[in-house]
Amino acid sequence: MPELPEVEVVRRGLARWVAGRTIEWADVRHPRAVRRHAGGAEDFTRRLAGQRVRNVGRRGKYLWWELADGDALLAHLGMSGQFLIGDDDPPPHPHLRAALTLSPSPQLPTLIRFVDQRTFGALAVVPMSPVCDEPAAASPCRPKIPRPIAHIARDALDPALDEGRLVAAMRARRTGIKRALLDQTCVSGVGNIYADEALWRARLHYARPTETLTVSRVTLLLSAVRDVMTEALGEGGTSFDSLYVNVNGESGFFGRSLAVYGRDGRPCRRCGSLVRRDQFMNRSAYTCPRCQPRPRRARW
DNA sequence: ACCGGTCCCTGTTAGC
DNA sequence: TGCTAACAGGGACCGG
Repeated sequence: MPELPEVEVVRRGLARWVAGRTIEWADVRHPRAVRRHAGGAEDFTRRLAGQRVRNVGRRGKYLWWELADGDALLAHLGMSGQFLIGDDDPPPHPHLRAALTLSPSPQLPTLIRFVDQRTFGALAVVPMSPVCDEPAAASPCRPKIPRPIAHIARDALDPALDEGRLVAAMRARRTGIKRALLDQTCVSGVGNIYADEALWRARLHYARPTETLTVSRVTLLLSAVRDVMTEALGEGGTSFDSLYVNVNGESGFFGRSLAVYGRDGRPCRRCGSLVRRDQFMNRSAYTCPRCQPRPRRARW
C-alpha cells in the first residue's frame, strides 16, 4: 500500500533512470490505466512520444515526470501500482498496464513498465499550474504542480508546509482525528498504515474529536507523522507482499518496525496490552487499548 | 462549505 | 475439496 515513504522511494528510483532522457514510445496495455487521461489511450501515447523528461516530482502519494514541454506525466500508484525498470522475464507480467520506452542510451535500460494488479493506479498527461499557496512575490518563477492535484495539500515532509496553518485547519475540522489525518486536502501523504502508527506514537485514539485536541497535541501528532515516515523512508518503505516494491522489484523493510498496524492480537510494544483491530471507514484501525483509550465522546 | 458514505478493482485467505 | 465472503484501500464523486 504505497503511502508517502513508498512513493518517495519509487520517485527516487525513477529519477535516477529517467531524468534527462527522452520517451520514445508509450504503449497502453489496459485502458483503465489511463482512465484519468482526457484524450484516451491514443492521445496519451501521442503526447508522450519524443518528450524529454526533466525530473520526477512528488506531492503526497502522487508523483509526476516533468516533461520538457511543460506538461507532466502524472501517476498515482493506488493500492498496487509499480514502476519497474528494465525488460520483463518471460512470461510477461500478468498485470502490465503500460510500457514506456526510452531512447537508447549506453549501459541503461530502455523500458519502464507500469504494473498494477488492483487497477486503482492511474497515469495521465496533464498541464502544470502554479502552486496556489506560494506567495507570488517569493520568486519570479513560481513552482508548479500538476493541475489535477492542485487541491492536494502539501505533504507531511514538505519543507514549505505551513505547520501553524495546518494545526489550525485540523482543529477547525468537526470530525475524528484519523479522518482528518487521512484527508489529503488537509495534509497529504498519510494513509492507513502511517496514520495508525503516528496515532499510536502520539497516544491518541482514532476517534478523538478534532476540536478536543490542543495545539500542542496536534503538533505532537504531526511530529509523530513526520518521524514515522522518515524512519520508513530510511528502511525503503513498508512491504506486506509483492504489491509494494521499488523500481528494481525489491521490498522495503519497515514492516518489521510497525507497532500496531496489522498486529491485532499481539502485544503492544510499549505496554504489552493486546493490539486490537476495529472496523473504521470500511477498513481497519489498529490501536493499543491501554495507550490509546477510546474517548467517551468518540467521533468518526 | 463541509462531511461522510459508496464505488471502483483483483488476488488471497478464512470459513463453512 | 470447493465455494463464497471478507479483506486490502485511495480518492473521485455524490447527496445531505
